[in-house]
Formats: sequence, C-alpha cells, structure tokens
Amino acid sequence: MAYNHEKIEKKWQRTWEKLEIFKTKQNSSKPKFYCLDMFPYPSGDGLHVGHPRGYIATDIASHLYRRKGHNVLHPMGWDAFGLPAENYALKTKVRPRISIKKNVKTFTKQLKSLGFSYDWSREINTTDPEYYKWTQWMFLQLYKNGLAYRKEVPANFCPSCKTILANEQVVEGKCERCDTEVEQEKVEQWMFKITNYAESLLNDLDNLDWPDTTKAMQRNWIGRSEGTEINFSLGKENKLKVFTTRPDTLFGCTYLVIAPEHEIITELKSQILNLGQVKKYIKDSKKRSERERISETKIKTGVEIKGIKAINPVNNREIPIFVADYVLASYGTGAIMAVPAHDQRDFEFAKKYNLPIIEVIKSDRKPKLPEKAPLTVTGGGFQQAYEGKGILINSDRFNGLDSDTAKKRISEKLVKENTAKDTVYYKLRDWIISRQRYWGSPIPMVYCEQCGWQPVPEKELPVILPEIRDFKPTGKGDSPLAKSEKFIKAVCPKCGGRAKRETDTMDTFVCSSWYHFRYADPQNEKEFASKKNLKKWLPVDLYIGGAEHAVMHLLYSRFFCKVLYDLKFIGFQEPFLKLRHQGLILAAGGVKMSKSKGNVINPDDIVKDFGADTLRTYETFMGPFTDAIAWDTKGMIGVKRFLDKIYKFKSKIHNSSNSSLNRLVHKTIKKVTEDIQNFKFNTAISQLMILANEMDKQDQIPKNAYKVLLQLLSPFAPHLTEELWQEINQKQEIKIKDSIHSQKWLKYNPKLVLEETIQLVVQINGKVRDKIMVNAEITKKEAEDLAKTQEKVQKWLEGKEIRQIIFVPRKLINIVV
RNA sequence: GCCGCGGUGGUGAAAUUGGCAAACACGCUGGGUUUAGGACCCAGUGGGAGCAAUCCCUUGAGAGUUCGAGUCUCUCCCGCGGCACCA
Repeated sequence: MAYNHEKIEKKWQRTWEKLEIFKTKQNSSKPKFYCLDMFPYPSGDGLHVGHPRGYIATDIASHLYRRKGHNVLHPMGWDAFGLPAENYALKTKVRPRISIKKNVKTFTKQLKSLGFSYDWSREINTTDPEYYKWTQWMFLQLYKNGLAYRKEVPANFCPSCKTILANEQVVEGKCERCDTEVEQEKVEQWMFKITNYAESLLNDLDNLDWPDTTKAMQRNWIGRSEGTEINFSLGKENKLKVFTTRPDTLFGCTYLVIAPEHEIITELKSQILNLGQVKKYIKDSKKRSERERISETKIKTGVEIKGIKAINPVNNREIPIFVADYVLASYGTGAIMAVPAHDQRDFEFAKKYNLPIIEVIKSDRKPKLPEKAPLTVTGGGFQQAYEGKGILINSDRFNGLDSDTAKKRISEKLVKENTAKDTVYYKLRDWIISRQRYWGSPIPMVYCEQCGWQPVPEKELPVILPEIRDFKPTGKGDSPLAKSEKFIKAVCPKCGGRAKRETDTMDTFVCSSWYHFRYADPQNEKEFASKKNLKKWLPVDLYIGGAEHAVMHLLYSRFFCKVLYDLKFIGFQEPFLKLRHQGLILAAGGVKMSKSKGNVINPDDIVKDFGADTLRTYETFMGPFTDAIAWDTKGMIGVKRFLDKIYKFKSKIHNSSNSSLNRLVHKTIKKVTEDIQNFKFNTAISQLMILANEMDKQDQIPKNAYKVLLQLLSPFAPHLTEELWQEINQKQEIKIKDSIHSQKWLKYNPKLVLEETIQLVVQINGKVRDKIMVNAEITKKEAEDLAKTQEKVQKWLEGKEIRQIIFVPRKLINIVV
C-alpha cells in the first residue's frame, strides 16, 4: 500500500520550519561547510524539473556534512534583474518589480514543497536596494582602482528599434523583436578591466577542483599565446608592430596586413596614394563584419595601401602593406606579418591578390597520405599552406634548424637588434557592463560638464532605480531611464554644479559576481559583508549549477574575488573551491523540454501525485549526476515502489538483532557515504535498494538495520524517513535533537565490510572456467591446490603444462597453460 | 578547423579503477492475486547452439600491450558541448 505522501510531507515541512532545524548556527565551533547553488532567475514559468536536480545534490551534501559534524551554510536567493521581466512589462504593462515579486513567491513555495534544508533567513534578492547598494559599491571600488572605465566600443544597434542591443538580444544577426538586421555602432560603454587579471585567472585554475571541461573552456576563453612582437620599419621614422607566434617563418613573410581600424592609416594618411580607396574599404568592411560573421563563407578581401612599404627586418626586403578585415583590431597589435606558405588565411589572400608565396618550412615528418603537390617559390599547383612545424629552408643562415630552435634564434637576433620583443597576448577582452535597459542596477556615476564623469559618493548609495511607467526604448540608444527627468537630475559631487546621472544599468552578471559573499552576512548595512563573517564562511566549499555558466558567471566571479583580494577586503583568491555541473533533464525522447512543444514536466504535479521524496530520489537515481538525461515517468514509479516498500517494513520490525544482514548493512553505510561524496547518487540508491530487497525477503527485520536504512536514505527522502523514524521513537514532543536529520552520520565497521567467504573465480588462460566458495583469506598455494581438484578445472588442464599461476587475493586465480 | 566530453542489453545505466560485463531500475514474457488499477507477489529476460550439463560470441570499428582490456596505447568512424579569421 502506498503511504500518504501529501500528509507526511506537509507535516514535516511545518515541523522543521517551526523548530528552525536547518537554520545556520552563527556561533559554533564546528568546522564550516559552505554549500551553494547557483541562485535562479525567478522566471514567470516557475520551477522546472531541471532546476531541482542541482538543488537536490547540494541538499544531500548539506545533510551529510551537517551530520558529519560541520556547521553548514546552505542558502538560497534570487538573481532577479534581467531582460525577461522588462520584456514582460513591455507586453503586459506589469512592472518588473511586481512580476518578479510574484515569481519569487511561486518559486519559494515550490522550493519549500520539495523539503530543501535551506536557511531561509539568509534569503537575498539582487533587486533589493539593500543588495544593489553593494553592487554599486563594488562598481565604485573598481572605478577608484582604475578597473572600471568608459570607452567607445562597437555595439549592436537596431536601426528600426533605434536601440543598442545586448548580444543575447541579437538572434542570427537580427534584432529579436523586429527581425531587422543589426548594425555595428560605436558607443561609449562602461567596461571592467578583467584583462588585468588574465594571467592569474588562467594560472589559478590549476588548483581548483572543477570539471576539466569547465577549466578547459576558461583556458580557451582566456586564450593565452606566447609570441614575438616585431617592428617592421616603414622607412623614415615610422614603424609597424606586428604580433606573431611563428617568428621561424619570418623569411616567408611577403606582405603585412593591418586591421581596418588600425591607427596608422590616420597617422600616415598624407603618404597614402590611394586614400579614397582605402577609406571606402574601411567603410564597407564595417557593414560587412556582422553579416560575414554569420554567413559561414569567409571570403578574404583587402586593399593595398599604396605609397607605404615595409622592410622585413631579417632580409631587408621591401614588402607591401594591405588593409583587410580578416585581421582583427582587438587582438594582438591589430597588424600581422603574412606568411602565405604557412598560414591558410594568408595563403588564400595571397592567391586572390597574386602575392608571392615563399616556402620556408619543410615538414620533417613523413606524410601519412601521398604527399600533396609541393609548395614552390613560384606558386602553382598546391592547395594548402603547411601550418605545422618542420625544418627551415630559404631562410639564409637559419636553414636546417627545426622550428622551435629557429623561433628562439630569430627572435633573439631581432631582440638584440632592438626590433622585436617577446610577449604574451590573450584572447580575453575587457567586460562591457553597460546595458541600455531599465531592469538592472543603476551605475553610480554622474556626468558634469565641468568635471567630467564623477563617482557617486559611497554614503549616497544606493542610487535607487526609480519606478517608471514607460519601458519603451528612447530611440537614441539610451536606457528607458533616460526618460525620467527626476532620475537624471543630479548634483556634481566635485563642484556641486548641475550634472546628469548615468542612465545605463549594469549587466546582471555584475550582481551575481559577488552574491556568494552576501550570504555570509545578508543583513549587514555597513559592509557588503563583515570581515569576520567572510572569514568564517568563505570561500564556497561546494558550488553546483549549470554548465552554461562555464565562462560567463564563473569567470566574472573569479575576477571579482581577485579584485577584492587585491583591495584587501578578503583573504582568498578563488571563490568556489569545488564545482560540479548538474546534467540537463530532457523530455521523453531526449529532446529539450519547452513550452512550445508542450513536453514540460511541472514539479508541482509530480509532488502532488508522487511526493517530494519520490521526485528527489528519482532525480538522483535516474542517471549519473552530470549527464543529460531524459525524463521517464515509468522510471519514477520504480522509485515510488521502493519508498512504498520501505514504508511497509514498519510492520515487520523486530527488536532482536538478527546478524544475517549485518555485513550488508555495513557495506551499505560505506557505499552510500562514499557515493554521496563522489556525486554518485544513482549507485547510492541502488545499494539502498539492494539492502531493502534483502530486508524484504526476511520475515522479521531487525530494528537496528531498519534504522540504518532510514538514516542513509534520509538525505534523499527526508520526509518519509523522518515519519518512520518518529514512529519508532514515539516521542510526544519532538525537539531538534530528536529529528532523524540531527542524528550523527553512521560509521561502518571496516571488518564487517569484507565478506568472510568469497566466490573465487578460477580462470584458465584468462577465461572463467569455474567459481569456488572459499575462505576470503585463502593463500595462493591453497587456492591453487583447491582449484586443481575441481572437476571442471581438471578437464581444461588435462594434458597441458602449467606455465604460470596468477592469484589476486579475494578475486581470482588464473592458471596459464 | 581548434579544445573538451562521450559511444556498454529493448530503455536509464552499473562495473571495487586492469580481474566474473550487464548490478540496480524500467520495460517485456509467463504464472498467481484482484471487481478494477500508474496495485501487489513469484519466475524468466544480452545474442547464438543444445533436451540438458555445457560451449561459443558480445562493451562503435580495427590493431597493440598484458596471464587477463569496457577500462591502458595507437589509428579510424559516429554523437554531443564550447570556441571560432585570435596571427
């Protein structure tokens, strides 16, 4: 018979809340464990079955560590700024503050219905002025230390909506609202100098217990590359600096290419003979860039800058200079040395414009496939550049050297001659944090005609986000806030004169870059968190959330942490010591759950029909925690049967201690404890099922074994196990210490984990031929003798000579004949 | 193209890290029970041969190392995720 999950679950949720059993103890000498979920955006759709997968994992970990004697911080909050609320307001006229409030209420109710052990007294919301006051304060710290600055950068502009769009609002090169093709427009934006931290963001990854994939993504994103900056003389005084990772190919450099934005075009415009043509190309490429990026065909175009030549420093040859948009202004020096024989892009460009191709590297490996038509100085039948390493040719006195040695020698020579310098470049760009949106934290800056940009004094924070009615863009690329006269009007903090407030708001990722600090001290009015509390709780010991944040949130938070460390607010350089990503939960058939497909599973329905315990246990049992997995209601019924089975056991409990289950019980304690710590929840449940199946076979279940089963299952199914636990104990009034969730975590007896008698596998030449029951401590000699007496073994040994015997204690004996 | 992850029954998966492949669960088949069930109980369930004992084959493909490979090495194929004109 099924148990009444609705009644049981509500009852215990109320009791736990009344007892404040999961409230974090501030004054405790126990070691701390900070167990954190990535806080959700409270969307209008409510909780999705995918959300709890991660929350269940942190909840199980929190239960385990609490009961292993740790003081656990396990909080929840809301990342509630962001575009959806603003779009919703545009559509329905419901103000973001109102819709978000409603959504938070729904989310809270849903989370509470799952029985999570959060300390709700520490709940935070990024849209509360008490919270974003400190987001603004963070901005000011960055500004004061030269890490926040304003700069003109290209941004996405929709000519129809007349507004700047965030990257997320650009779908396949078009505006998500009106489908108009987006243009690149240069606009002044606030930026964070994350590039200052490229080196430590990269190096410190090594010591983090994070998924390799995530670390690899961050390394990739930061994109460190070592190379040489080489100065090419342009005759007279002028020089052009290029960056290359392949100085060994310098003899093969037959032209230079600069990005359209390169400043040398303006600097030397008087010398350029075809200035009109060059300017036209630059103008066209601006239009091209966005569309070209989308269309896969990357046709290389460019224009020679006539009237200026460069000198290749290794051989003093005069080479032409081109402007082409396949060279990016934002990477390296915005200029490259083109080596068409050994770079595919340069090769394509050279072919198109009929430029010389000089082969300088010969592959030193034998080709796997028949060799392609060889490269020649004159060009000809070959199709591809050879981009690998090899032996130098056509390189004067460097001929015969291998690429690596040549790299060093050539760069050494140039460094000595003062025409080059070894450097490191990163792909990482500074972080644009300005958003032309309403629903975000205001940027605490004012602009004074006399004094320029001035920070709002700290004591005037927060700059309150005003309530407005009209969320339509202004048409000038400003945030909707620009229409609020009252908001804009400000006093210059420096001269006291009239000033204008910044109307852009901050990227929501700024709000979520420091929230984990706030949980340590959520009500503090004087600091973002006190030094004492930061020291007590941070860094986060276990952090769980989606892999989609691998580079954005997780990189930004690391950046903030390093800044706050350098500014001496905190004493550690990494915010999240251990990180795991939950896998996606897909709809039946392995497709994404989506409203439009109508295949979304609502957790409320599952809780109502099967119970929170079933949902929690099923989501851990359905497969490996980090794998994407399809929802299967049938599979969940199996878990429900398992819980029902345990409920039924209560009629079979017996006081006498039957020891037949003893070894299995201890094995289960070991397996479940280790599995939880290793995020192998699915096999922890399997083991509990094995124990339950074994108990099911018994006529009477010893009380002690039953209590172990309940305790081990309690982090997964907290309500049912509490109910059954209290039925055994039959206390009139329940105190915190009586709860199953307050019981000390069980220890296993190492002696009882190993079986006394085991099945020894007998192999002949590696093939299993027999299995014999033996004492676990059997020696090699004994096992050999015993094996040889077996009929089946004898059959296989007949007339053969034994060459070798391999014995693995407790496992097998392999006779090689 | 580059980086990363993965490929095991009808399905989700497990395999003590080199030692019995398929635990646990779903589904299915047969039987029991029930007015009925998303109910419960029992038995079976990778493929092939055989009445059976038993034997052979099997972890994307192929090779290699080893007494022994799902696990390690190499080559290739396929799928997923991220980045992508980064010099």
